[in-house]
Amino acid sequence: MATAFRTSASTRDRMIAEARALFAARGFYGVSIAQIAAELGLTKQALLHHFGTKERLYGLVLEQIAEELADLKGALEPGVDPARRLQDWVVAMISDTPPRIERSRLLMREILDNPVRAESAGSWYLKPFLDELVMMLRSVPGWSEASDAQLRATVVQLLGAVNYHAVSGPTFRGIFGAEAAQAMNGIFAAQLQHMLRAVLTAGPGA
Amino acid sequence: MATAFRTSASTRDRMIAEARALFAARGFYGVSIAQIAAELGLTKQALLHHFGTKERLYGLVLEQIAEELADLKGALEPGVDPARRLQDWVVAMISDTPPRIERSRLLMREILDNPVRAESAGSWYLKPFLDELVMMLRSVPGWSEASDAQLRATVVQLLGAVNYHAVSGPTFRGIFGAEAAQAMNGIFAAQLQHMLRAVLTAGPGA
DNA sequence: GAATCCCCTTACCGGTTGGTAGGGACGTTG
DNA sequence: CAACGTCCCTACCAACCGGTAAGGGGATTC
Repeated sequence: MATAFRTSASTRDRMIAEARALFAARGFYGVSIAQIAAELGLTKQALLHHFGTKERLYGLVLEQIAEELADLKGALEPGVDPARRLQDWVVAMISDTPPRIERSRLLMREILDNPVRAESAGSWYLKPFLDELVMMLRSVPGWSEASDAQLRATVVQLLGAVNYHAVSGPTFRGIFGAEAAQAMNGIFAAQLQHMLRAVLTAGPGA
Repeated sequence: MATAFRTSASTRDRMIAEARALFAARGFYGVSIAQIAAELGLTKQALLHHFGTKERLYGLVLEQIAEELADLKGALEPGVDPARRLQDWVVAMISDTPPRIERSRLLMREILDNPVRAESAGSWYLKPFLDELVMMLRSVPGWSEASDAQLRATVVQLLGAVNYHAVSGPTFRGIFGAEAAQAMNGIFAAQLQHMLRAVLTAGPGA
């Protein structure tokens, strides 16, 4: 009972990957399961066969992203200086690969839509990840006595700065032109680390 | 020909205001014109009579927001210290009023959806506003010789941090609970100014 | 070779979408 | 009082939505 379904797992993965791309591009309400299926050369019933409902498919996409975030933080060696770890994490979050951009877009959309969509379960995918960031920040010298609210506000700020870049890329390409956007891209990683360093060394605010 | 339509203009404004609230909460695809109309005690044909299409109504909401942004930057007196002006602007952007939160959410949604939706005209609303911010940043001591890309990257970073707060409020309320979210709210303005000061005094990055 | 299971199909469902057609209530203007 | 324009209504449309029902092709299993 543990054999077979070689290609089937692959098809399932292709479905989730395509759903991830389309949900990231157009949002949950902006894509129909028929459109996702059409992109794969299938009918929507093939999708419904595997996932039952559109919500469940979307949930699996979020689950995949949550796993990626967990892997991403696990890849950071835990021994070193915590400020350095935060910096490494930022670097790891910034690669401009398509899956990474989709991830940022989906997270942003999830944050926007979650209070509205019925099954709010999706948001809990984010919580452990946020808690981990807060813990990381607390172990930075000078931040150990900051309040939870302060730490969380700083983490949210940092997340905003990191994700906004990936999300706004295409729009700013439209506004400023392709080469200007690419120049911004090249600078952004250094700029972001610069900001991170400034914030961390300044310590928590009033 | 310049008289009459007293109540009509008011109805139109109510329609736009309601559309703004719902588009901000659920996104363009997440709301139907019938739902907007129902919220006003009208039928969708009343909306279609005034605006013709859903896209046009959405466009008018964006236009209203663009005007607000223009007013907002105009309200800052141009004489004073530019770093202080940026700080004032951040404060003005952060008030937690419903129209302001709707504005942030709509801008975020626009940035996410715009590359997809056909009429990309919406993003041009943002350009003068961004240019103004870049100019403001350039006149801050220590930033005058930074490249356009550097300035833009910093502005985008700043916008991300500012907007992410308003946008993520409801979701983080769901994750951390109401009181924790409120505590974050109270801290955020000071925290953001703190970050801004740290970044500005540190000067442009490598 | 019959039974079984997996994967995906066609056919169909009730409900909702954005948008059109046309009419009626009401106030203003000749 | 008739004509007209504004504003909003009911009625209707084709298209699409997510989801159900049922069946067929093909490989695996006995």
